[in-house]
Amino acid sequence: MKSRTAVRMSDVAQAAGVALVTVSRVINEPDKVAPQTRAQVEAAVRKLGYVPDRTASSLASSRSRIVGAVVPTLANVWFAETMEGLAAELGRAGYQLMLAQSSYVPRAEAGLIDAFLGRRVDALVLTGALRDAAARTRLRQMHLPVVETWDLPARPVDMAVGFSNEEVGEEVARRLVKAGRRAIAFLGADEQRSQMRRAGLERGLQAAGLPLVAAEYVPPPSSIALGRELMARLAAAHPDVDAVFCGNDFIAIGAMMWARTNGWDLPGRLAVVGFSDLPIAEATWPPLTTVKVRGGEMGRRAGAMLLARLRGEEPPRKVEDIGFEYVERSTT
Amino acid sequence: MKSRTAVRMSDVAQAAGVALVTVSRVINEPDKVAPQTRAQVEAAVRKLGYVPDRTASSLASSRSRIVGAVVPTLANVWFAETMEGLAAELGRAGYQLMLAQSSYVPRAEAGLIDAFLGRRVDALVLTGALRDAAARTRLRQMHLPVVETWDLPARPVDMAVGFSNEEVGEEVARRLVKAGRRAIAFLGADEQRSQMRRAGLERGLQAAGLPLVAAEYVPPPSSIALGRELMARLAAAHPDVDAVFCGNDFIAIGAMMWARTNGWDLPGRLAVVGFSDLPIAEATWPPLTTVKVRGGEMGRRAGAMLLARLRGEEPPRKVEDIGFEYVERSTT
DNA sequence: TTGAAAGCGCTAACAT
DNA sequence: ATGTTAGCGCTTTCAA
Repeated sequence: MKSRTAVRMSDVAQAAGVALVTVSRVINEPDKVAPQTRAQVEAAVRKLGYVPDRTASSLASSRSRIVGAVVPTLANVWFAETMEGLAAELGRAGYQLMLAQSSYVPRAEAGLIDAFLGRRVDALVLTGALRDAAARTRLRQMHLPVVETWDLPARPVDMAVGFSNEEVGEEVARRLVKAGRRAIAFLGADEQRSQMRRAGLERGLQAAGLPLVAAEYVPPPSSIALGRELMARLAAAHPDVDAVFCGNDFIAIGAMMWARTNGWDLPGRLAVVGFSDLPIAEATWPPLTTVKVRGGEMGRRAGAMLLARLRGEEPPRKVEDIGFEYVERSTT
Repeated sequence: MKSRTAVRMSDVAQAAGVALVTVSRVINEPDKVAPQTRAQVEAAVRKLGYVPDRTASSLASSRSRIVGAVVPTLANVWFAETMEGLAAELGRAGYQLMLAQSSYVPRAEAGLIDAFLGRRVDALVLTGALRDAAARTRLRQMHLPVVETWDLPARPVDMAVGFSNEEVGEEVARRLVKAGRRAIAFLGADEQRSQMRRAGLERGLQAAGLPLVAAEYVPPPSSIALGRELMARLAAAHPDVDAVFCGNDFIAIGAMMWARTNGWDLPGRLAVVGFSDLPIAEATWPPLTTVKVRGGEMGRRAGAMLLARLRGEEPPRKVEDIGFEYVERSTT
């Protein structure tokens, strides 16, 4: 089906009356060609509507100008924003983004990475720390630029930009305890980074001599409806709970809805803290206290780190802590 | 930097004691190889950790197994969901998704499409009807499978899956008029499909003998904050307005916030209708009446249509109307 | 500054 | 069922 009539570099060369290599140079290293020759070639390119076949150039140069990224899912704004920032950054340098979703299945990741390697991607962006040991060593051996995001692995495959999910939990614990809460629970998705936040919360509470009253989970992806369910379960098992830290804002909003429906006053009877600061967190009633993470910025930084590497430079830092911000609104 | 030590097909062939083509067959058409030979080859593949170079196979076969998609931005859930569905569908058939963002700049689209063509993508997914005439004819001449989404172009480039943005507007007009509203306005982003919804609203009002009281715009991307601003502008210019149709749910939520702040009772004094049904639309207070569009399903259908085409089949329909649903909640 | 020749790693006919 | 021979459209030496 592919038109055999595609214009090739040799066609352009012929039309411009130069050798094929010269056309290649005009495209890749224009300065190395005499202005006049270049003009001829450029004219021919325009006239014929030539679009270089990057599939061929990838093979010949073994540089694809493609960056592969693995996310659990695109349907979650926070990862989508990271990809938005990443794609924007990469696009400015002529790199393309190739995307794959692990659907929160940890073992799927290695396979997706393999597919990317088969595409000869120039670099890789991962969500969270890469678990698969074989894949880790493989990537390291290849010296492929890799950025892990949304986490701060102790020993990154290569580079990382993220924040400490544990610290998020600890900070929330400190805030809630300081606000006088004593029966604190966790509601979240049963997924790696969410668990890290729970662990942090637990540790923070321990430091204050408090137990984690309960932790309820749903399999990802989470939703408002699941948040409501989790809260219902929690309230049934622990009617004395006075604060919940939710793995993300959807769950938090679900918990808030349950509270409203069941006459639990917010924040009087129950404090709710979310995570990720969705745009609507400030529009809920009452406005939701949550932890803000700059997802888009994470993507942009990841892109910048990769581009530096691809230019042959060493990025200033191999691990960037982008931090997080506890945004106190009215549910605490 | 790329390791010259990459395992090639010839290495596998040698290790398995067969010809190179045989390895290729084991990978691409396993049934055409004797079970025993196949086993040998597969063993060698595993032993050497061979990953086929798809960049080379793309060049040789002129099929890349890549689908390119252009979205205005990934940061908007609705497009992200479409991409999620698309990637999921394509992934199951071994196709990869390559993504590019037009950032709502209409003229950027043609360039992004060119970049994809240079990558020799096997198919293309676009958001909205493709405006650029040159690009349209070019794609048609190439017989490249193309799906336009989020709209129902009268003359699609190739295939389409979406809904009529005008009809959405008309339906909202009918509902609001029926509910007794008489001073109806539109708030939206200054972007193609949003304008189509406004046009539909206007036409629907005309049919009822009513004028569109006002239409206020902001440049995309829109946000809750911008929605609030728009509503402020509208209220200042037309204090008598009794209903607003918003180009999307963020704007609608912004309008609601303005109303709450300024003591406009919802839906008594003002009716608000959103568009796209964000997950939080049902969690606002009062729950937001909006128009629901199944973004993920659109992506899945687009993927299915493309895959059919790529298999050489003709999809049952070239244009699929996925419809929309007016979800009446409590702001009307 | 420009060009000629030799691949990049695979698939597509065509044998055998 | 398996193998042989030519490329796919570029980039990369190296030479002029």
